[in-house]
Amino acid sequence: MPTDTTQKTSSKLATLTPLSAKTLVDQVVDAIVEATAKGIFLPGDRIVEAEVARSLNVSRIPVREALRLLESQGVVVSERYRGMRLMSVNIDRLEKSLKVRLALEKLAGGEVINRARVDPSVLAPLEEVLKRMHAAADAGDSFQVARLDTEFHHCLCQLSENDILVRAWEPLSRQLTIIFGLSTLKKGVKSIVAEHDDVIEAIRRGDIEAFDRLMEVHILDYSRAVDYEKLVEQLRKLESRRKAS
Amino acid sequence: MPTDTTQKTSSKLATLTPLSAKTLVDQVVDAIVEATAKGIFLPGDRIVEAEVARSLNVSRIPVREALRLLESQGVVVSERYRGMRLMSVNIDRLEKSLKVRLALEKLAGGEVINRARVDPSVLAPLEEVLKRMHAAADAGDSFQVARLDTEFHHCLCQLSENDILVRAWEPLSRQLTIIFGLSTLKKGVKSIVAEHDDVIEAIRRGDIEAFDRLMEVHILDYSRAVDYEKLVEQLRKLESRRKAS
DNA sequence: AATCGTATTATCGTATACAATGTTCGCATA
DNA sequence: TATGCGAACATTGTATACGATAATACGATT
Repeated sequence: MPTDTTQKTSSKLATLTPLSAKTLVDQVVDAIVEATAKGIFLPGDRIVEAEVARSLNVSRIPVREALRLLESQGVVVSERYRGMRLMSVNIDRLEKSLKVRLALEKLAGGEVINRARVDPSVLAPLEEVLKRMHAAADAGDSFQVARLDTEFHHCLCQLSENDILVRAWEPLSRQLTIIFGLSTLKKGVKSIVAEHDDVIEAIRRGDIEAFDRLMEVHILDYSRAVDYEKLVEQLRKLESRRKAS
Repeated sequence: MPTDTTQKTSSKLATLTPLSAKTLVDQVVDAIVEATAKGIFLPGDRIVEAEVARSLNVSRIPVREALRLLESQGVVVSERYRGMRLMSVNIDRLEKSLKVRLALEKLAGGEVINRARVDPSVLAPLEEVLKRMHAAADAGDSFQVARLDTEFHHCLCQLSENDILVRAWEPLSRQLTIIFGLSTLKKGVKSIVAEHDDVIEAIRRGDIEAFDRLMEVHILDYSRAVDYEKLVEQLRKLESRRKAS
């Protein structure tokens, strides 16, 4: 086998990327999520298996499995013989998601604080993300800031070293990505970055109370920070544009 | 539309079962979960699509989708071209699950307490479950007590009226079902039932602090209540018995 | 005898095809 | 004109079939 030779040469194996070999299903999942983030699919839209399959040049099977996976994560809802549709967005649902997310991240934060007390260097990944966030904010790249915002919280969960927590968190994150995909925030990027600074500072100090308090503001305020009217307006605009075609 | 007429007549619609019309996939999911609970599949076992399909008299497609759903819930893990295997059990994983579950149920409890303050009758479903639990304990049916235990906590989550919370909770419950499927608890059924009495009492009083404290003991103690050695022994016994056949 | 290469087999990944069901539109009728 | 019925269509649900990959067993070579 030719692969043998390549494997023999790999003395610094640890640094190599884990050789994705992603299955089609995963790719389809990513494609759908990306499409939702870009507003190609809008909340409440029907998602037709055959259409997706055609546009991705795959058969319906991987698409079906991808959709079923997303269904189990609450991203799409299915009704027998009536197809899947992207979850609908409303402020009520948003707040519920944020509450659950807050509960999980509080748990994660507690664990991370405990770990950081023993060895502060475990916070390095968080600080790295934050550094990039500052850079993005300085460059005025608000899209990138939003991406790094998500990554910051994801990182926090991962640092808790509780993979089950991470697994529970990820679907919520995906849902929020969809909700926030098109939304513009009232809050400026600077205040968002500053909030993260405060959060990591609380972790460094090992101040659980302050951490919880900050997170409550930081997360739950999202629902108030969203410019909801602008979002709805934007949705309508996209919808009418599509009707024209 | 014919549905109009049915909807008109439905004054007591709420009591009707939601007309399942379950898809094959759901049935397969249930079958697999049940099999795991009964110990037909043991943690770490491989689950071969074709085998399951044959024994359920369906094609592989529904089985695949069912397995993928379970994968997204952490019940099985898949490796490309190497099939799925039931998640492995260890005390570490158990404690992680319980921590996450505790965080979610604390959140749920807070919401329920708030609702109960306004209208105590919302607790009726919980009390109903508890009543049945008492009956089962009196009858010495420990299996039924375990089932109702799960139902109690599920009910608590549902009463929070946060469906996203419920959706995050359910996979954890499934995992624990598998872990506890064969395990015998050191704790007697009576003390388990008594703990639930205490919990609901705290909710009635609206005492969030007491609720949190009780739940911490009630949930996290599980990992200590499990007779782990006995569990391992039982697993070995089942394994050797299977080898014989 | 041990190790490597190769063929076989078991199993998964995907595609195509058909069956079952819901939706929609047109038509007849009151 | 409004309502009820039915057929054509669209879409999902499931089955069968084939290709791709990894695990395994066996023989060749050192």
